[in-house]
Amino acid sequence: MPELPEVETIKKGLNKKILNKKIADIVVLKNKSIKGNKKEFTKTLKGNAIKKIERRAKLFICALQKSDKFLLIHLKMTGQLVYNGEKNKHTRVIFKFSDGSKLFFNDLRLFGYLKIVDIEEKNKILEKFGPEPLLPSFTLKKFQKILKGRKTNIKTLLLNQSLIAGIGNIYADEIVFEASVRPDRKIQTLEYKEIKKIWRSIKKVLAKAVKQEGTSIGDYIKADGMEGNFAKFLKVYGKSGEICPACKKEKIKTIKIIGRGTRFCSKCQK
DNA sequence: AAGATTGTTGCTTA
DNA sequence: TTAAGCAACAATCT
Repeated sequence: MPELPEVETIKKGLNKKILNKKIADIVVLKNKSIKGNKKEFTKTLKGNAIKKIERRAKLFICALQKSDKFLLIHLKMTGQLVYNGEKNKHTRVIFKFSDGSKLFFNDLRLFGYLKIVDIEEKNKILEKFGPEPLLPSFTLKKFQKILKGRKTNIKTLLLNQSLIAGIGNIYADEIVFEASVRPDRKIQTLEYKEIKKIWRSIKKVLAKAVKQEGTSIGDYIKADGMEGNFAKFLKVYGKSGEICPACKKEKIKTIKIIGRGTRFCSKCQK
């Protein structure tokens, strides 16, 4: 499940490898993986090169050398971008560069996509996202403002990309555990102290996950095909039924919040 | 063999 | 008008 730290890691990896390499050919093995006009997709990319890759929320934004348009890539749940790997049965798109190297877009469940957009469409998509939580401009004050008047629970809020960008199911669970707050706590019942702790935990958990290059549970791998290291720091995600690493007494419970599996310790999180 | 897995969209409801 | 909640999408694993 690529979330902010995973997308950030892949972005860094690709920026070291594929910038300004001429795309000699582009092979689309699965039409569904291309959103929008397929002909425009191939036409825009063939003979072109990616000038710079940026990240916003969980989305890659690739600026192109010979076009004002942009290539957007979303990995959704099972997408991978692997440089110089090998084609497999889940490979959907292959970028062939003129130096002989290749970039593979693999996506087992076919939810991810690649899409060419103009600058207007790009801006329209990007303006829907909430603030980037790791930027210094994401202050406690800003977070308080986002919470103000909300009737939902804290996990639902953390997952809402239009309120805060980049948090998914893994890090939402880890953040509220770190903050000792139950994932189903209603926003309106949170005290200032708890809000501050959640805000700090957002920064702390995401920054550490970026440093450890993401969580390789399921399908996520880095651009070089290697795994990220954050899985060994997980405290609740994937730990259902195990003893809580903090209190060492209570078992980690699983509940459902907006249809998502949600793990927490009922002793440590209030 | 049904149910769980999850990011986002789009719809319905309040 | 806006927010909240949920089904749908897809393929695999348990």
